[in-house]
Parts: sequence; structure tokens; C-alpha cells
Amino acid sequence: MRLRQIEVFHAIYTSGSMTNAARLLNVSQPSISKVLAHAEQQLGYPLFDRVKGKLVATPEADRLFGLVSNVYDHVEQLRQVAENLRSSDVGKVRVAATPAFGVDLLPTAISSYLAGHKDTEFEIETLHHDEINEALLASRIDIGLAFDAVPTPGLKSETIARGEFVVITPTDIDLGSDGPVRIEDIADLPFIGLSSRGPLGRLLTSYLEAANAARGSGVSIIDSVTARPTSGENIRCWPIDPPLQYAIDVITSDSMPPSILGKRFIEHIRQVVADHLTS
Amino acid sequence: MRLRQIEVFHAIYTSGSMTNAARLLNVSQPSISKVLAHAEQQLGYPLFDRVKGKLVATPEADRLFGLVSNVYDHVEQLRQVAENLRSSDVGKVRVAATPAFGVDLLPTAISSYLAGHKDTEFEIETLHHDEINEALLASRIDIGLAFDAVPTPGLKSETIARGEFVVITPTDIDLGSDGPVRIEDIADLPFIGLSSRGPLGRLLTSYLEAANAARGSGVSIIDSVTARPTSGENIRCWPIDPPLQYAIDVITSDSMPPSILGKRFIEHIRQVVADHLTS
DNA sequence: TCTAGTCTATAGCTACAGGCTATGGGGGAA
DNA sequence: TTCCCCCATAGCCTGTAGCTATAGACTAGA
Repeated sequence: MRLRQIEVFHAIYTSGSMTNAARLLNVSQPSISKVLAHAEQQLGYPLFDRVKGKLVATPEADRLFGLVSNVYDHVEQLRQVAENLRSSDVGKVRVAATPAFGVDLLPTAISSYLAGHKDTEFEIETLHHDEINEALLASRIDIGLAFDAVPTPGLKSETIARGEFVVITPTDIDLGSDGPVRIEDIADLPFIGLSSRGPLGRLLTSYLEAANAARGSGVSIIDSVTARPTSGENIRCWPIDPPLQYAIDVITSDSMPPSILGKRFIEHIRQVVADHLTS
Repeated sequence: MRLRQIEVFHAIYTSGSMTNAARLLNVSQPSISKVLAHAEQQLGYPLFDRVKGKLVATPEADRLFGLVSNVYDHVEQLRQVAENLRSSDVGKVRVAATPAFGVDLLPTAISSYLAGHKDTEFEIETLHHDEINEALLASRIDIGLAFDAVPTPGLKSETIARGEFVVITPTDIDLGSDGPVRIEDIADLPFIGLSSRGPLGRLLTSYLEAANAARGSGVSIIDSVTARPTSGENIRCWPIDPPLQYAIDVITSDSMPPSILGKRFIEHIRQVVADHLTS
């Protein structure tokens, strides 16, 4: 018996006639007639006797009805759940990000996401790269957000945006131009180094070494995500030349794909990051 | 979700891959691929993540699998029962017949039926016409067997054969010819009357009255069903002219159609009666 | 690094379940 | 009788699901 045949049989048995069943299922009466006839033909015996143009259930139909009801109920429940999974916002998303995101970008993203999805719960952690990977592999979190994720077995990372490093200076330092700053222009200024911990620090370190730049204090080169919330407070950002790009990656586990809520939130982050970097 | 989609999802989830599921369900792999893709498209979200060419169940699939398993099990059970109802001989058939059948025909029919269907149970009763009708309407029996059933509301009768009345005589009475016997030929012989109870008696009575036949003792006119088991024991049967026919009817209830076993047995009776009357 | 084996996706085809409208016949009630 | 209700059939169309052949991605082993 196909599921449709079960539904039709159920409708006929409970409503008492094909005509009523057709109304119940919002289809035409001949359609019901054909499905029932087909079911009976495949079963090899009639489910209803046609007596004086009306239907009377056979003993076999009586026997089957209980079982059919069970199936029917369970399918109904299945459909309910399947639909809820699709449309509901109820659920929890566990996100971890490196500190740079934790300060400004991630809270902003979650707050604006919650505006449209009030029933979603979040669990946020600020971790470092290797801790994020570890948490993902242990299924302690669903989504990781980091710079320049290193490919790791069992994890999948997707670059959702690329940012650039910028030079930040106190507002009392004037680099003499509004255009991009060359390394040479700040070589003699006091420089605050970035920790070389993590991929981004390493990336920057090798960039600076390649440029033979001196280090001092007062001027710094940092990623634009970190730079953004601090700008305006006596601090000024400058584009850098030659430009140095980094990737913003969303990391997930191979063995435990993100839920629908998770995917939806990743899409949202993608949007927020795009806005963040272009404004 | 259609039932096929549920089956395919169940097979993929349990077997771990589309290829295995295809083997499990004895279909081709592309067929599985298409059904799954179709199901996901209709659900609105993926059930499996395709990671490095393999399938990994999403959290949604995990959630649905329990429910799908339930449905799957219940459908399996339903199919088992539906199949058993079709092919099994297990069950009880309750038959009632008028006395004429109870002597020879019905026991013969049941005995030969049991030869091919050992697991069927029978419950036999010998009742008169009105009692058969009453038992059918009260659902105390499934099938009634009678002569010339009178149409009754709530009951359905089908004529499975027609028999003829015959003249029976002691073998020491010679009617002088091998051909049909005319009423006039036996008008002067001692005649044993048939009870006018029931339709058959009434039928015969009016036949005799129409023929103005006298009654005596020693010669009788009875139905061929009753005549058959008694012939050979110093008794001889003669066809009668003009012929008088009666019907052999199977009666069932409108509100409770016979089961498959019942229908099968009715077919068997039809055969037995045909053989009975032509031999 | 190349190759063989495994798995999934796509294309193009066929079969049939299941939907529709229109229509006809049987039975019961006015 | 006539009307109404119910079921069955005919003819048509669409969508699900099956097939073969083949391509593309990844893994593992030589």
C-alpha cells in the first residue's frame, strides 16, 4: 500500500463514503474511486463491498483500519515535526569566535539576528584558534568564527569575507597624507607590536619582516575587524600599502553539520560582515 | 513526505550511504539520489550534508529519524497483516443451511474444502429459512444456504444454481417408461406429500394444485438435492414433466459482507453444487 | 604522483500513480 | 416518474520514481 492509498482508505473508512472522503481530502470523487480500486487490486481483495451503490467495509477493512490509523497518526506527527524543523526558530546555536570578533562584530550580529528570530538561543564563547577547532571536533560548539583558519581534518572552513590590515595611529600623529600609508612612512615611529600568536600574528610578522620594518611604540598595524570599534577614540585608521589581506572564516565540523538555525545564522553573519567591512 | 521518501530516507540513514541503500531496496543508485533530492527539496532543508562525497546526517535528519522509524515499522506491520489477510486460511466461517443441505451437500462441500484449506474453521447449523435470515441479520452467521430465498431488507441473496423437482418411487413401482413422468401418470398412485412449510413446499403445493394432481402414498415429488443421497436405496428418481425449477441461493448480510474465506467458500459451494446436480 | 576503486550527481528516457472534467447507471425519496 | 445522491468509467495531463550511461570528486595504495 502506498501512503496515498492509506490516506484515502482512512478517509473513506472514517467518513463513510467516497464522496465525503473526496471532500475531506479536497480532491475529486473519481480520484478517490480510482485510488481505492487500485489499492484493492494490489491487495488482492476488496476493502469495501458495494451494496446498492453504497460502501460497506469488509471484515478485512475492519482489521486493517486499526493499523492504518496508527500509520496515519505517525505520519501526521512526522509531518508536523518536519514542518516545525523548517519554519521554527526554536533551538540553540553555539558559536565560538576569536577575541577580535567577540568584542564588537559577533554581539552586533547576534543582536540584529535576534530582532528577526526571537526564539533562537545563543551560546557564545571567545576562544583562540586551536581551542575553536578542539571545541568543534568535540561537538561542544556548532560554529566557529576565526581569521585565516588552517585546514584541519574533520573540519570544514568557508571564507565568508576578506579584510585588510590597517595602520592605526593616535590622532596627534600626522602621517602627512590621506592616502595609503607605506611601511617606510612609519618605520621611524614608535610601534606597538601585534602578538604573533595565531595565524594572523604570524601573517603580520612575516609581512613586517619582509618589509624590514622597524618596531617602536605608538603606531600599530592591526586587522580591520579589531580596528573598527576603536576608531574615533583619538585613534585614526589608515589603509596600508602594499595591502595585506586576511580571510574571515566560518568553521564547522564534518561529522556534525550545522542545523538550519546554524546555517541561517551563518548567512546572517555573512551579511553583517559585509556591511561591517564596507562601512 | 511520500511513503517512498520515508523508506528511502530510512534506508540511507541506516545503511550510511546511497549506494548501500540502493542495494538494500533493490533499486539503482541514481533512483535513490533523486528520491532523496526530491524529499529534501520538498522539505525545504537538507537531510544529509555532502562532505567529501560522503553523506553526513544533519541534526534535522537525526531528529526525524526516530519518527520515520516509527512510521516505517507500522507500515511494515500493516503490510504483513494485509498480506496474511490475502493468503492465509486462518479464520472461521459460520454457515447455516436448511435441512436439505445439511444432510449431504454441505458436509461434502466442507470436507472437500478442508482438503485444500486445512486452517479454516467452520461452524455449521441447520436452520429453517426465517431462522437463517434472522441469524444473518444478527451477525450470528456469515453465510446462509437455502432454496428460493425471499428478498429481505438488509440481506443479499445470490442464486448459485437451479435444480429441478423429481419424482421418486420405490423400485417396485414401474412407471412404464424411462422418459419424463407426467403428473397424470402418477395421479392414481399412493402419494407422500411434501410439507408445505417454507418456500419450496409452497412452490410445490401450488404446482400440484395447478395440475389438479391427486395425493396418495408411496410416490413423492421432492427437490433433487434431497433426492440425491437417498437414490439407489430401493428408490428411483424420475424427471418430471412439465419441469418445475427451484433456486439454490447463498444469502449474506448487507451490513457485514463475507470475509475472503467466506467468499472463497461460497465459490467452492458453487462448484460442488454444480457437480452435485449434473452427476 | 598516478591510478584504481568508491560514491554521488546529472541527463535522457519510460512507466504508472494519481489528479481533473464529463458522463452514465443504480437506488431511494418526494 | 422525477430528482438527487453515490459510485464507476473514459480520456487526458502531470509528477514521482524507476532505468542506463556517464561525469566528477575523493580515498587509498602502488
